[in-house]
Amino acid sequence: MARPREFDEVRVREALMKVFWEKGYEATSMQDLVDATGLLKGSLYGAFGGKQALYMIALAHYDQTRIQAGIDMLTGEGSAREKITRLFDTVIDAAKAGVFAGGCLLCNASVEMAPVDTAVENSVKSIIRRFQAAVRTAIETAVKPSVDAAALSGFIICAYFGARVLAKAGAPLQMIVDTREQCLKDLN
Amino acid sequence: MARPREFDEVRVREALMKVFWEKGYEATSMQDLVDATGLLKGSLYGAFGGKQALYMIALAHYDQTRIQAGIDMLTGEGSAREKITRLFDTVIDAAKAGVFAGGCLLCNASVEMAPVDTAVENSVKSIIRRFQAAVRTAIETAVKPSVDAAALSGFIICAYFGARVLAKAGAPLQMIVDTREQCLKDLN
DNA sequence: ATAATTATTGACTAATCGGTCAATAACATC
DNA sequence: GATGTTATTGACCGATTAGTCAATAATTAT
Repeated sequence: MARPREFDEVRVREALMKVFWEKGYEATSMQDLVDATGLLKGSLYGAFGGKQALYMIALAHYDQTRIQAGIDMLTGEGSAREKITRLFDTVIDAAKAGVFAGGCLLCNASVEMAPVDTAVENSVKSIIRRFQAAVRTAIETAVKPSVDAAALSGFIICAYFGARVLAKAGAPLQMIVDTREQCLKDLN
Repeated sequence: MARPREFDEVRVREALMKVFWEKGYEATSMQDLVDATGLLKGSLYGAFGGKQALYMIALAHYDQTRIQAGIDMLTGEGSAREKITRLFDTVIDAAKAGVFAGGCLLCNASVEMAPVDTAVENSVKSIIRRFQAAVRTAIETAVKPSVDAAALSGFIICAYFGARVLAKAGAPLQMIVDTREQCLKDLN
């Protein structure tokens, strides 16, 4: 009993995400989001809310697609070594391709928004928790019972975040390769 | 044979640095810098240049003070284990104090500015190189000859950056403690 | 068909953005 | 003390910012 929306909501969420992913929150203007989504400003406000709300939607979409894909990989088939290798190779491959400068939106949000926006902070912390749990699941059957899988998973997440930052800074990829290899050693 | 500057240049650099450190580049306005330095806009432009130039000055000042202090610690007295412990405890202590939300300006610059500003990228890469070299110097006498100190230092830098991001996100400090302990184990 | 409801549209706002500039002030040199 | 040079000042600029809103359009329920 009302006028239906004319846009594909998933497509809009994807477009919002890509802009915030690549440019960050502050460097993104509403006009950027208008251009990327094809919706007019009034529609964006009417359907989703203001800039902060759009950012939250973008972050949630990143979680549901990219992060979840990583978690699925970690909890799916394969050995722990294969999974950790893939985790870091994702970073290396993205850096090698080099076209998209976004890095990891979760990492970007951690640095830019989490310290100044409690909603983002809570979301980021929750995603990190799930991410770490997936790493733990991936490794805990592979490591000796004497090693603390929870601690090791926290360490691997930390190394992963560091790799994302180094890659974004344009640091030598060898550093990320070295990090990957060290993490693999630490699985023994 | 001209009017002398009325401000203490070091104090101004310190003030500029603190604003960019805490807020990032985009979220900082020229007015913020005017308020923090006590100089008027025209003076800032006249003495240093525009916003981007001010950011470069802030980054250089961070390098000359905070980063250099870390490098001095790493290349000074003490065992490798003590130095690596201190490196991560700096992050943990800053997070525990919790008043200043800046994290690490080098890390922030890597995420926000390096991908979109080649001057920042070059500066960041250069600082990372020096930082890694200091870590290498700190560890290479401590590790067995069979381990690659260069690779291990790259890995430790990576873990350090990750720790900075996790701390800024408000993630459990236990993750950083776990990372510290794992790095110490890897020294053996 | 009419009414009710919601989506789309684009003009509009006040505030802020980074940056400029002419006037004035303070110094060193002569 | 006059001159040359640079620093300081604050008003000013056009552009852009996030956000609003009344008018119009498109749909469903009656």
